[in-house]
Amino acid sequence: MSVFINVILPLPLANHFTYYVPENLAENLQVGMRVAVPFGKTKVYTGIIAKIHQEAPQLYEAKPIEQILDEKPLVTPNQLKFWNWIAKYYMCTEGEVLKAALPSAFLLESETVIELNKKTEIDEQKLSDEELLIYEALQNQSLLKIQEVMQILEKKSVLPVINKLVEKNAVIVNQELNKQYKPKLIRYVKLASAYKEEKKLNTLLDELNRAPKQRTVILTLFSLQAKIKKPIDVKLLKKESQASASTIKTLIDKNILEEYYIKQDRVSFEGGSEAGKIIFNEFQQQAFSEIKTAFSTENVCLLHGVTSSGKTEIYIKLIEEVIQQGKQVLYLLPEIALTTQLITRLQNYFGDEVLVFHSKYSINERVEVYQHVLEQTKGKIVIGARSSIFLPFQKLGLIVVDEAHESTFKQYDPAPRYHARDAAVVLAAQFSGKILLGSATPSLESFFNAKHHKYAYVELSRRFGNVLPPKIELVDLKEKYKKKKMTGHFSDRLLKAIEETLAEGKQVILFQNRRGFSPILECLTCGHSPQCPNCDVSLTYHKHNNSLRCHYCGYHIAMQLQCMACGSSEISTKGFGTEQIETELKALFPEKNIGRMDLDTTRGKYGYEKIINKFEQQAIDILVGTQMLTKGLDFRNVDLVGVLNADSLLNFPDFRAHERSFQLLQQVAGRAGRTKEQGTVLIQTYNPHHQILQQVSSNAYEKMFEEQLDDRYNFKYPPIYRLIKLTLKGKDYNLVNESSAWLAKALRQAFKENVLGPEFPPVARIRNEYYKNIMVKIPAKQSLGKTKEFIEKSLKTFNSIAQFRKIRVIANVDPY
DNA sequence: CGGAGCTTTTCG
DNA sequence: GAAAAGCTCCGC
Repeated sequence: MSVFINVILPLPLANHFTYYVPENLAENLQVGMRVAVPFGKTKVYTGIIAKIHQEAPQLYEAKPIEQILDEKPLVTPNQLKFWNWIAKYYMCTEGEVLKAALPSAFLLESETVIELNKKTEIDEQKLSDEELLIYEALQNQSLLKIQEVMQILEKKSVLPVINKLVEKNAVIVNQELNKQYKPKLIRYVKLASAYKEEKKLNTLLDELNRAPKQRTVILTLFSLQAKIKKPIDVKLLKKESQASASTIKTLIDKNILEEYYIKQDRVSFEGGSEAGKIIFNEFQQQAFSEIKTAFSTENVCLLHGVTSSGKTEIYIKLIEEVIQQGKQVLYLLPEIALTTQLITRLQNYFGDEVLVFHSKYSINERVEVYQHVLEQTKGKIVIGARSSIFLPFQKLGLIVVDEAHESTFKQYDPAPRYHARDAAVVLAAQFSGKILLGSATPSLESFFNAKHHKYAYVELSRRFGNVLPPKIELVDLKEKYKKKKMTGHFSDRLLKAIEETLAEGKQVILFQNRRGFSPILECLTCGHSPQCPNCDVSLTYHKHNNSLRCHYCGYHIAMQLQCMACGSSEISTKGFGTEQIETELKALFPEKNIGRMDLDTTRGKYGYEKIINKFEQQAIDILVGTQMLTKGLDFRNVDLVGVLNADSLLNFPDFRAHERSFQLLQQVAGRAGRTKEQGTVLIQTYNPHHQILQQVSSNAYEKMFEEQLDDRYNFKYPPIYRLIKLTLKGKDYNLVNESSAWLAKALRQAFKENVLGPEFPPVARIRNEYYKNIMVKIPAKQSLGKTKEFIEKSLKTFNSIAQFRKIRVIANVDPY
């Protein structure tokens, strides 16, 4: 009987694809294995088997698969179920989920490349100009991708040119499989077995008397073996014997040493597990038992604990209990909160059981984490960023979502546009596991769910060691400017506080929610500021390379000294960022060390850690940074936190702006005075009477919640209503307008006044494409499934209109 | 009439 | 999403 399989391909296609499995391959076939399948005339993709059956398709003849890539399933049935939920809920395809869920090294795909045909001599005279260009490029570079050929020729249709080159026997076309996983191999050496006998060994050493360097290597190898009694790797031998690589190579070539390779784990953790005992204070103890009681009847629990109340200890205790039952634990954190501080703490407690998974890991490291989780060989505890919800858990007992209010848990682009916190709730339910959402400032959604008894709720309101909450003071910028009490962006109040804090030997953190230096350039004569030619934004000034850049498309030009519109040389900068604050500080406190932490200074795998370590060791007195310094960092010696301008946060055009400002400012404030003394927080603002700032300074979370919820109720926003945002984009301005108007009208027939827009977003053009948004608001009693069905139906009709097909529509469920 | 450049369709 | 097929336009 013939065997067929339905395959999920890593493409934005709604269907599964059916393939025929030749008899010799059909034997050990299981759902969840990877297969290499031909797709289209030339391409080969890696897909996942979703179903095995015997029904030959009626309408076409199934192609045979090329290869089975696994001996055991790489994807568990639970994962397939989870992918299906994500695809349905977030309105994307399972293929898109697959692409996000598997480390890319698992998804080999063929790419057409061309290379020189070395067998024939080519008369360059016979090549056309374009052909010659490619031919010459291949002299320097052995392989060219189609994309690269396009760049060289500066045009799109390159296939005819390539075909001509093939005809003339100048090049050959190949399918290259890229991104293959390679285990990390370490080179080891041992003495060849021929010299095991002592007699032979002595002869050897005598022989080597005339080659003293080689002799030293052999002797060092012996002493190392005696000392560590483990295989000796070449790197160590080289270092200890101070020999050159060629000396060792000679010994290997002479068959005196034998080399061999051992696969090394990239994700192993060095260092002992010094399980320091955790001692709870009475409040932690109480919260802990409340959580346990809650978990006996409920699956989701919200832990509302103020900063430095000791939430982490509670997590660790819970994790410990779960892994003792032999179950796995997932500890989810926003990317920027995944700090070494926290990881080392967990590793010191749980040792080798902790695995880390985040975006700065290489594709090979991710493969190893994936395999460990799948085979449960190691790592009962995974600590990771949002994409770690896709790991192949077998027995997931608990998920901890720390900083659960963070909006970065929502993936924005590309699809699947999932929210890791919400998806984690579903994931935990699949395993009948428990999930704990921890936050100092819960999102309105989570707190609302807790109030309505959808989630259990536990509060932890006392700071650890009874540290007093910081004193928060608002500084009125309007008044300070009027009275000429400002030096640059600093009020006299803030400057005095900085001086005092530094004089006491304490450290200062300054928060400015914008990176770069004086973002926008503005002409004082005509008011013109340089714009990006491809996007509707002003270019921002970057001091380090003296250039003007577009954040959206990467376009950049040199800094202008004269206005591009009127030629005036009176140009000033508008707005200010971390870089400018840093410069001002250096002038104000020349003898102090000033550090800066933002996207620009934390590039690279360890960029972030370097700055933090320096600050911890007090090599930095004042640290200026963006919101990345608000997350989960524990600095003991910080006494003062300054916010340079709170208004840019509050004035953000988004219905969550107020909630987010409150959360951010509370988090920033939490960095001050984490030990015995009471810290100070100074917030500079033009609106000291703004209700959110008042609530921040009086720590009034509940009041903020009630007020914001009122607003959300009045204006029909989450958590009262649900949202689906549809974004249309296209190169033709009029067509974007026309098509979005059509779609909005179609949706209004079903949802009436609950359709907003179409509206241009704040940046209406990016990379020469126009954008327009339509928002669908869904009342609590309206079925989410039915709503999505109707939207899908409308989109289908939309796509059947020929002229609209050039427009791409992106659906974003629960947008942030 | 044929090639170039763009749009539409298909992929199992 | 990528490549092939289909379609239109333009120059000869």
